[in-house]
Amino acid sequence: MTPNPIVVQVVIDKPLAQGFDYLWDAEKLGKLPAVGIVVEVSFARSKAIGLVIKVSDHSDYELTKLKSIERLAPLPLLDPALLRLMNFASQYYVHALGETVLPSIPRVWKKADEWEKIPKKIELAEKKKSKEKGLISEDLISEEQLNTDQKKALQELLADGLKDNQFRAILLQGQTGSGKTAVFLNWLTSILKDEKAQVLLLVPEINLTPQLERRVKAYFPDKRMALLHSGISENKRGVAWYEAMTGKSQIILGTRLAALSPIPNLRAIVIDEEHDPSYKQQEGTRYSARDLAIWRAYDLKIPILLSSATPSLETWLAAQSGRYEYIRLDQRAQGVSLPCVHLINTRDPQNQFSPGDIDAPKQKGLISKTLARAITKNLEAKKQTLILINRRGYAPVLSCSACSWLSKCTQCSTYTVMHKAGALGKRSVLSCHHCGLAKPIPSFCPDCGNADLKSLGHGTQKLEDVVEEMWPQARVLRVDTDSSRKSKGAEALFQKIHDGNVDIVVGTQMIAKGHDYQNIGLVAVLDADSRLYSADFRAAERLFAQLVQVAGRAGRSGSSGDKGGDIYIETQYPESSVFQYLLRHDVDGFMSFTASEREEAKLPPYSYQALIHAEGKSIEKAIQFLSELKGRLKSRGIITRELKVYDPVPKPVMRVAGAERAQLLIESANRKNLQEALEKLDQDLRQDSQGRISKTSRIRWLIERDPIAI
DNA sequence: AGCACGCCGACT
DNA sequence: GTCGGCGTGCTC
Repeated sequence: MTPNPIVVQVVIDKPLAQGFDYLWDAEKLGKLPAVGIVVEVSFARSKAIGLVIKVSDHSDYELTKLKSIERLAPLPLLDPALLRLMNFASQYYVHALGETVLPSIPRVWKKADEWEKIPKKIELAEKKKSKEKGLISEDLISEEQLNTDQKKALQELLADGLKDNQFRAILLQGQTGSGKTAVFLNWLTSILKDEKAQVLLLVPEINLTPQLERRVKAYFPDKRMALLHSGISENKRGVAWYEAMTGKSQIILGTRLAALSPIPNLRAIVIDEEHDPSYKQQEGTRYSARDLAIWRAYDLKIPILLSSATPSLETWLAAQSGRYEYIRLDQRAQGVSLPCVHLINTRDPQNQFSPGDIDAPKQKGLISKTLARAITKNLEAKKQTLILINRRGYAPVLSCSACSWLSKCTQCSTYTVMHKAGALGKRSVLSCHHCGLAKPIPSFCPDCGNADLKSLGHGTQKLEDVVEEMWPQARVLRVDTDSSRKSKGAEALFQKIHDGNVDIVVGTQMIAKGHDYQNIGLVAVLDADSRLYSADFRAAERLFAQLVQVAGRAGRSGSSGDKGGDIYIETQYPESSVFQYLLRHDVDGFMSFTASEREEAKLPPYSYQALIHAEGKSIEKAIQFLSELKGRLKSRGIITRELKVYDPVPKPVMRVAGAERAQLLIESANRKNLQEALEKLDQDLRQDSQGRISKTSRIRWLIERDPIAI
């Protein structure tokens, strides 16, 4: 009798829901099988890297047809806790397990041909790192003096912290400049007293905050730190990931991808700027690193600290209700005062240039007279000016130039946006991204009859030219994602601003992220309205967060006694609640207001959402695909009273290489209900690609859970 | 996802 | 007559 074979199930990085069985030749591989081993297998006609997720002695597949495992990666096991997280993520985000796990493994570990060379590589990296260590200047390692607020916060954190093995979620809320970082770094100090303990520190975009990295290094000079973010070379990332996995690094500092890294002795998690939308992955498995980190902390029974000046509504409500612990830091560090917020009503002729003004630019209407004169004054005071503009590419809301009319959906609490001719038919339409309702564009304002209707937020591209025309003597710098993403680009640009080699900075919101500027006297926000009124119901929340952050930057000051900076916001709607709460620096007021608005409209976090994206050669085909899908959900009884499926909406903005896209919104007051529906829908769609419906159009589809932009 | 197989249209 | 379009099926 032949002994029972060893069969392992392996998942690979393909959109296939199942795993595949392989034979395990213990003698050849020199090891017994275990769940969590990374392997190389032959799959179809090529090789693939996979992960063992099951070990058994039989297979549902014909034994003689099974192939054997080729090779084993020189890695320790992906630990059970990490696999629990991966399983959860795969289920929750309705993505194949293999497609969730394997992308989280650095590329170097997925080149089987190089597995043998890896020990040498690690050795080399080790040597380099120990050399670097000596370079850290000692003067950075200074004990930061905590103010009374900070001390109190730290005590609160530590008081309960003595209870081990307990899940705690804590919101640390405090204005920019209140010293949140010092508080959580001190907290981590106590956790890291245990030689083995590891901590995970997540930041939104690390390439923008190298100063945090330096600060962490200064705090923990004798701890090893693993940096995990996409700006790091593949080799270095591979080593950092390995050091996290083996427990060699105690501090894992990184962006959202670090939330999925193996950290066997994880004892605490910190999420800095927890509200930041960049925690949401927007491709592959579209996970929220913040949500997964919370799940991970819950699963591991460890504390997680969420830090922000303007928490996400979800987190804020959890803290208000007592589900999360709530720690406030309201005292600003010494010498820092709040900036003064000015709202410029652009509809008021007094604020605009008139023909007689000698300083009027050729192109009027982009920068108001009031703002222009404030900037001139600021330049004369030898202070720097920051002009914030929006990222382009949003479908704009239509507005009336004479009254306060905005194109609102008649059925929903959201705004309808312009879709140019061709997207939904021959005519341009106003479309609601929530319910899918499309209406013709009115030629007159429905409220006042004015014929001059404008789309919000157009024309900021020309801003740079206008700025140069108006202040020819000023040194103007443009900072945007493109100019800074190129690895070290961002740091160099920020350095330029720091050194005072620039008078006016024109850029997107990113320039406000995580940087302290010493000499910014004025911040201008030009197209706030287009960000306030948008198809996306979260637009106001995001704008508010950004403005508060910007306000924090402008208010910062090196020398004590210096007055805070000024913020000028140009708007047609100065009475809007976002601006009114901002004027009073009232974060909680805004949150509470937004919460009641959402509750009334039954929008998240009072309901749960998912988007089905469809991409095809033409928008019609994508829409048709989603309509058919909706029809089938209906006929199969998946749409219940609790579960709402809206109509498909075209997405005119992102046209990727000839492909056109549409989306379908699914909403439910019940989380479980939505989860079940999505799972059924996923199965259904997978069958489709094997020939049930829409045979005519090849459509790429994707399910997105908890979308952050609609 | 890739990739092969296979069945119908316009072309050196 | 073929080349190649993509609809369909399969990968342990």
